[in-house]
Amino acid sequence: MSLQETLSNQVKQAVLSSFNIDLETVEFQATRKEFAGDITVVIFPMLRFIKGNPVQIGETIGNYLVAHVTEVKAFNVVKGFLNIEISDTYYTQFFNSIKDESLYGYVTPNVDDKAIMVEYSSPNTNKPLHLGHVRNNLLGYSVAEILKAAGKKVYKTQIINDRGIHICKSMLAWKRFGNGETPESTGLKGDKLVGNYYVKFDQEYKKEIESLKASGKTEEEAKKSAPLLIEAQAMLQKWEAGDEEVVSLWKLMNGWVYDGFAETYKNLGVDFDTLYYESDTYLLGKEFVAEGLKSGVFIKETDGSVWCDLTDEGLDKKIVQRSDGTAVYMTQDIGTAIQRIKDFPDVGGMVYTVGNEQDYHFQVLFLILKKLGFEWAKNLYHLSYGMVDLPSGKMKSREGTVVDADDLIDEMASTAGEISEELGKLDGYTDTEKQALYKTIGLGALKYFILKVDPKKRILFDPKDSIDFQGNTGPFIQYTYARIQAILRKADFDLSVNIEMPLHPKEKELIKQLELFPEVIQNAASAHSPALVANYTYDLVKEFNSFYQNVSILGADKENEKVFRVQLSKKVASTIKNAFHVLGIQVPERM
RNA sequence: GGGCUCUUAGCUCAGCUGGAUAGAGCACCUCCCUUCUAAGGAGGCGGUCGAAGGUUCGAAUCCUUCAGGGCUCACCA
Repeated sequence: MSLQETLSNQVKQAVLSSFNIDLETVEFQATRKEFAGDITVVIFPMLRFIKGNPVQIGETIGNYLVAHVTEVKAFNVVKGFLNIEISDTYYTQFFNSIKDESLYGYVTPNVDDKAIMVEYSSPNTNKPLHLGHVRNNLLGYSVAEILKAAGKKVYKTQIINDRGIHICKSMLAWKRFGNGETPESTGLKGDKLVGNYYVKFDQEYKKEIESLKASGKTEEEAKKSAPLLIEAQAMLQKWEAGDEEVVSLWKLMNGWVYDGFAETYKNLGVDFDTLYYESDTYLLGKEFVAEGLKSGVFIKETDGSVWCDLTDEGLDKKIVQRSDGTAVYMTQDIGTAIQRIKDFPDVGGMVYTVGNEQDYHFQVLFLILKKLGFEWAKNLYHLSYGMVDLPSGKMKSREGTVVDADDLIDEMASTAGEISEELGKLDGYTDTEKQALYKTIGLGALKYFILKVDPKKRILFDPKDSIDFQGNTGPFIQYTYARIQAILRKADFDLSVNIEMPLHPKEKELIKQLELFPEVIQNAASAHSPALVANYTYDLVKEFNSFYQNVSILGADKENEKVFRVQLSKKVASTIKNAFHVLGIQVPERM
């Protein structure tokens, strides 16, 4: 039983014996630093049931607790707040119980529990990954890791948008304006090469529009009748018809893109357990549309199109199949969801990491799946996140105003390198060691910068000032970890002993902060928010730094103090490591 | 126009189910490197929590209205 549960029961007992009233709940909060005490019982809510002066009630309960609970050392009452002081013994014992637990904060998975499938990334295959994808990948990966740490079995997946007019545009431009370039012949990453042809297509397309307009057509007519577009559309039709030449070019160019993506994912440190391709799944939903028609979930219009009427739920009517019988986006997502559960029967819920411009789409999708009667449909979650904006405005890939993911990672690493050189750190390290470290630090800065903010908020990203390395940042936390490693390198004594002693206030604060970590992981899992973990870690590090600066660790006067403080430092380092692990951020041994 | 969402210090952000005098970092100003890493620490300056009502012992937090920003309302994906 946790201390809070014990206290809760005892407070209820106190109220029962003194006032003869059976309380249902007791409200606790951490005591604010300006007051003496560790845990505070809020008396105000009790006034509803107990008549009397909150201060007197607090005194009564406080006296009872001191008499009946060994951990309670003393108390004071301020207005309606009963501040309880917990004995040092409780904290030292608690610390001794967790100090050797290397996976402290993580829950071991229960094999009987249903798994969760987390989808993220899901790029188009006509252009390289950019800053927006970076946020998507980091969020999805981190939420998957947080769910794992919270004891869930997790499958990471993505749906690769490998078909459609966009990839045909790149293919056409490559055929028309290229000379058979390949990643090998140009030395370019495959996704970059294909992306360049996508841009090329757009440039040539614009030229055609201009000349059509010059010959008297309106903008709209010109856009529709430009030969390049017509040809791209024809190519898509050929693809759908299974035309051999088109399909093999499609395979070739998509292959290049996948190789390029694989490199970016590796650099970014994300991975997937299973992949879905839209070209395999885009027709999947149609049989369920037929089923939904039978069960009355969907309605067929006279022109043959199929709709779902959601006006009762306060939404609109939504099309799920075109009048020509082809699938729309929604159809495909219905099919993919069902297919995933078929492929992985142990999955009981899914998380979709997709930008907030699709909030409505997912609201509708989840509702339709519920209406179709799937048990798991109630466990679907749209991990919606805000756009990443640049100071210049929205990113547009066709206009070249994107921040490329690979470039960004490189820049972060080189910035980290410049700062490290300036500070004169890492003398005596080899160049390869240094490069690896710079990448760890640069990526740490980037990842932390993105993950520390609430997913649903938009981020303004200014590449010019890059990212800070001071304050609430990844490198600051990494630095603290590295400093603790330096302590551990010098402390060659036995750290496995359990020590009981009166605590310095800084030591106590640090243990209290450590105590919160398991709860933070659980909260982050249920809120699907890496930001909670990130901000907690920062608080922990600040607490440690204050401790570090105010008490002597290796030079402590007494032997047991020295050992205990090193143990504490070690535990802080390992907690930082665990916290950063779920954020996908590495910690360096030295920096 | 309908729906969803955001607005907290000059800037970037925390603030858990409503609780005590709303917290950090950056920037600006003072101090602290002979010690285990100063990418650090201690302090100062800076707020009508977008506005107005309401709910209650108590509101940044819940409700309503309004203002401003974003997204969305396709037989596109």
